[in-house]
Amino acid sequence: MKAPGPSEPRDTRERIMAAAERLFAADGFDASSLRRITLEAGVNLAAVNYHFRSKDRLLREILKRRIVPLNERRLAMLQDFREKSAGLPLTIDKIFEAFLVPLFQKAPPAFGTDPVFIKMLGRVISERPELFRKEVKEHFHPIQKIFLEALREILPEMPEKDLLWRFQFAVTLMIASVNQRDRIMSASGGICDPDDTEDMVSRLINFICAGFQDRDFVPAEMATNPKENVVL
Amino acid sequence: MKAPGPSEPRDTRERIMAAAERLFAADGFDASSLRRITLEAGVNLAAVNYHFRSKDRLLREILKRRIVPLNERRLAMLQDFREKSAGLPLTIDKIFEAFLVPLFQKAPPAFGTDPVFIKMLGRVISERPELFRKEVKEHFHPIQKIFLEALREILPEMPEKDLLWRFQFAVTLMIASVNQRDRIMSASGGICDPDDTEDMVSRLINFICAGFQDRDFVPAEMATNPKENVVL
DNA sequence: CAAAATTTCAAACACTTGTTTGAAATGAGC
DNA sequence: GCTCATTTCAAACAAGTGTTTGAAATTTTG
Repeated sequence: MKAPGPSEPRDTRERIMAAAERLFAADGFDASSLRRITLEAGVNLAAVNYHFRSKDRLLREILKRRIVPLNERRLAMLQDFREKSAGLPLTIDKIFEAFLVPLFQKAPPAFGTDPVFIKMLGRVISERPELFRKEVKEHFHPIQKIFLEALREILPEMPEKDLLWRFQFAVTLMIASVNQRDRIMSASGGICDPDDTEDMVSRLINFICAGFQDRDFVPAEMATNPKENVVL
Repeated sequence: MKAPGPSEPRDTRERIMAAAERLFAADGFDASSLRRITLEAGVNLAAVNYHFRSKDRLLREILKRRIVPLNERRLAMLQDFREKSAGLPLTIDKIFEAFLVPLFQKAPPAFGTDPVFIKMLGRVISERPELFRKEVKEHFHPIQKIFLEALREILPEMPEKDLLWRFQFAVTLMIASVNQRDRIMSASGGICDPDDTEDMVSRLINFICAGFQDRDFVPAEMATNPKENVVL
């Protein structure tokens, strides 16, 4: 007689989630059949529906388990930077570092984030946005709010709209960068190596911070790219 | 007796391509069945295999027809800016304007680019990268080379690796921005309106240009984001 | 150990997918 | 008019999908 709720993980659950995560990341959600997943996990086909009730819920379960520790680590990192800065305001670099770095960190197989997970995230976000709108609202929006507030502290004069747009660009680029590693590799003739994670993240943070600070909180009309030149 | 090669378009081909493009953009490649496509196009199911031989080739056909005029327009715009600048070197803004704006321009239904196409492009790139690696190599790499050379002219001292990485970020962000319009809308609480294309493209260009010029051609160690702080 | 709940497994189910088939309809050329 | 290639169409095909079933194996409990 066991508690039926969150229930015993046993080995099967674990192996299914690991295999599914790997395959979803590599081939996408639709393209990864339950038969391949269970084969790779070394378990019976029916085990997925027994342990997770459906393929959709399997995906949701994977998401939930990764997202929570990811966001915890982001907050911890932000807090850590706050303490180290000794009262001084944070820099934009630090804020985005706390936001980005945990995404790319290697983690123990079962918990925490993982490069495999974030690649999966990128794929599934564009392939099946409706499947975890709920998870995004529940877990990503609160975190986003916290980081936006941190940015707002440093950039009190930037119009809300600019702040939000630039943050959206940052998030979009962050997700897509993971997703498109292969493309980057081949498009650059092999010179850019997306597997050198540290280098890539560092460059990514620089790029984002620069874009974010562009003509800070200054009205648009005197920029290097005046509107009337954008013929559209 | 008709020429069998490129063959008469007739109406059917056109309607299939239009419907497919629309559905691929909205739901992705795998999720758009030939039955839905042909239903929406008002043609028989077998027409796809008759006119295009397979679903994959249908996609390739759509790609080919859009990409060529898109790149022509990019080059024309770049050339236009060159002529208008009267011998002066181009600005980064102008280069990226010529690179980005044609992607977002509304075009006549059959030819040219179209917001629907570029959304489709974004989706399929992440869903089925292998399906048009060939097309990317054939049509995107040459264009990329030209724009990289234009950038190189203005930034002769920037290390090759930096130039390439930043350009890859720009391309990645460009593609993903189209793909993730819905997410941007909801994540910003409705404040950012991705349907205001002109505003979005203008902001995108600003963001990219700023990121691109970040601590220009200067060795990495003295930036605002020193490497030793990126704990990874 | 025996009883009961949990987990595994092979098989089948109902359904959708892209593709093929072969006959009917349509068009053009003479 | 007839002929012949092109195009359409309903039907079927083979293969793959997520899911369900019900009995066997296993583990937990008393």
